[in-house]
Parts: sequence; C-alpha cells; structure tokens
Amino acid sequence: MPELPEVETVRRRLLTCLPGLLLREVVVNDWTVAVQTEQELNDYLAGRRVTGLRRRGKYLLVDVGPLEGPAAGSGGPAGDRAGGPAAGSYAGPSVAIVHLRMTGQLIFRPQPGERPARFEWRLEPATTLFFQDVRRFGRLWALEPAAEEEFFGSRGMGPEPFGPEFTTAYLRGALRDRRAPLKAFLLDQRRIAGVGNIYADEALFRARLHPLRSAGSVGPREAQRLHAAILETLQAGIDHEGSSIESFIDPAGQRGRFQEILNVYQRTGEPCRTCGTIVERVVVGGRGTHYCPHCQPRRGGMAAGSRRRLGGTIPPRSAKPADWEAPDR
DNA sequence: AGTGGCTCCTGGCGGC
DNA sequence: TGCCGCCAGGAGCCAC
Repeated sequence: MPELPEVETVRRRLLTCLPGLLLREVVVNDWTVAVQTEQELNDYLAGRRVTGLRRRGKYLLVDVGPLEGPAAGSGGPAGDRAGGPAAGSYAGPSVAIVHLRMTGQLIFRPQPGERPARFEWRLEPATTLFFQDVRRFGRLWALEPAAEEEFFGSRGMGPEPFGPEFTTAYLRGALRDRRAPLKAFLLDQRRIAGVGNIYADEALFRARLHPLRSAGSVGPREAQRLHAAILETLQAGIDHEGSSIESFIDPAGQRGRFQEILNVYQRTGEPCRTCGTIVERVVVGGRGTHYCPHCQPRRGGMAAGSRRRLGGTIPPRSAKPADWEAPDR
C-alpha cells in the first residue's frame, strides 16, 4: 500500500518523463475516484504543460503551467459546465493532486493495460498516464495553486518527516499526554504526514518500542530513538524504491524491494531477525500490527484497553527454532 | 479535543 | 467444484 516512500518513488520516476509534456485531456472512466466533474478537471488541467512534481505526505502533486494554445486568450476552454465550483475562465497554472490510497497505480505508457484505467491523462507527444486502482479508493483533485494550502490545511496534515519542522522536540511535544497507542499515533496524518501501516510497524521495531505503549508514556530518550527510527525507516523505504507487498508498482511497472528487508511487518509466526523470538500480531485501531515481543518490550505505560487486547498476560517468550541462525550484522 | 470504531471497495483465500 | 464469508487498510465520518 502506497505510503510516503512509495509515493516518493512514483514522483521520482514520473520526474524523468512527465515534465514538459502537454496535458491534452483528462478522461474519467470511474467517478468514484474523481472528486470533481470531468469538465472541471479539464478546466484546470487540459491544455497545460507539466512543470513539476511534488509530494506532500502520501499525496502526489503535479504542477501544470498556464493554459496554452488558441483557448488561452479567449476565456478558457469551451463547453457547458457540469456543475460544482467552476474553474470558469481560469487560465493560470494549476495543481493536480493524486492519492493512491490502497491499490492506486500511475502507469506511464502508450497503450492501456489489462485492467481498466479509472482515469487517463492524454499527453503530447502521444503517450498516456493511466491511473489503475482495483479497490477504487484512490482520488484525483485539480485546483488553483492558491487553494493548495486550504486543501491540506482542512485535512490537518502534520509536518513532513524530512522537513525542518519534524524535529525530536516536535515529536516529544506531539506525543505528550496522549493516551492513544503509539501505533495509532504514527498512523495519524495530523501528527506526522506519510507514515502508514508498514512503516509504522517497522519504525516501532527499529525504535524498540511496543506498538501498544501509550504515546504519552514515551520518555525523551525513547522519543529521540523513535524520531531517528521514523526517518531511517522511511529513508530505507525510499532507497529500496518502496514495498511491493500487495500491488505497488511504479510508473514504469517496476516493483519495490523494501519488502525483502522487513523486520516485522507481515512476518507473524516467523523468527525475529535480531533475537529469534517469534513475531506476534495484534490489532490496533483496526489495523494489523506486527512486533517482536522481546525487542519491543511492554515496559512503560500501556494504552487504555491494551491489557485486555493482549489477553491480560505477558506472552511467553517463544523458543528459538532449532534451525535458526543469527543474521550477520 | 481526543479516541475508537465503522465504512468504503474488491481480489484472494480458507472453510465447508 | 463451487459458494460463502472474511480479510487487507487510508482516510473520512460519526459517536462517545
């Protein structure tokens, strides 16, 4: 599932082929992914040249320049408005915002693939950017650059992990007095933008913190460890071009490699790579959560309800399998 | 305000 | 073999 490293991988790949191309037309084939009408999307995006690609948390932003061609000086594209807030005669630069959610894929190629594209960007010279999305959770928006701040502000997006705001001091302050489990805290985009289920589990393992510890129980040194672990885990994800656990592929059809070095995520019942203890799974906030009970001990305050979730007893440390060998480190 | 739970959505999988 | 029900999860929404 696309999280910050996967979206960053998509951004970097598109950066090699998309800028400079003219977006001729946006075609919407599935209205569940389009928040606006096709007309409005085209009012903002059609007839414009791609000027850049950015990322904000798990959102991909495609910048386009002002309207080009014969329509540019004549009050914008023709055609009846289909309703909703109108771009009208807007001819300035715009930004397209894409969220891949669970299974969204942006595929850059000349021909459609086997799966139906939820939307298509017809480009010049003749190529198309296809948006495929099995579960149809992905979304596309188009707006004026001036509306971008409001777009993210209304969602309460937290700081970028690699931005200047995300410091150890910020993290300590954000954790303070929160009773929610650490895992739920990391998934909350209002606290830190871009962390999802895979990288939350992996960051907590790296920081040696139990996912059910209440956020407020984390001490200053632990917060420092968590801060470093979040950055290291996300950077490792980017370096490995994302995790292809379910369906992630980048715009060139390449799979990521981060799943090959996962420590705990979806490794329930397998030995921890560090100590050999069997990796366990618990549900936190409705999300599958994986951890090593030895490397991520329960000491420190546990979030409300977590004792019951774990059955009220400390799980016994599992014996190392006979054929287990310590990995080279 | 903070927190937890439900919902959307569909392919894959286990159980019968 | 075929059918049924469950599971996966990002983010928005709602209830407490």
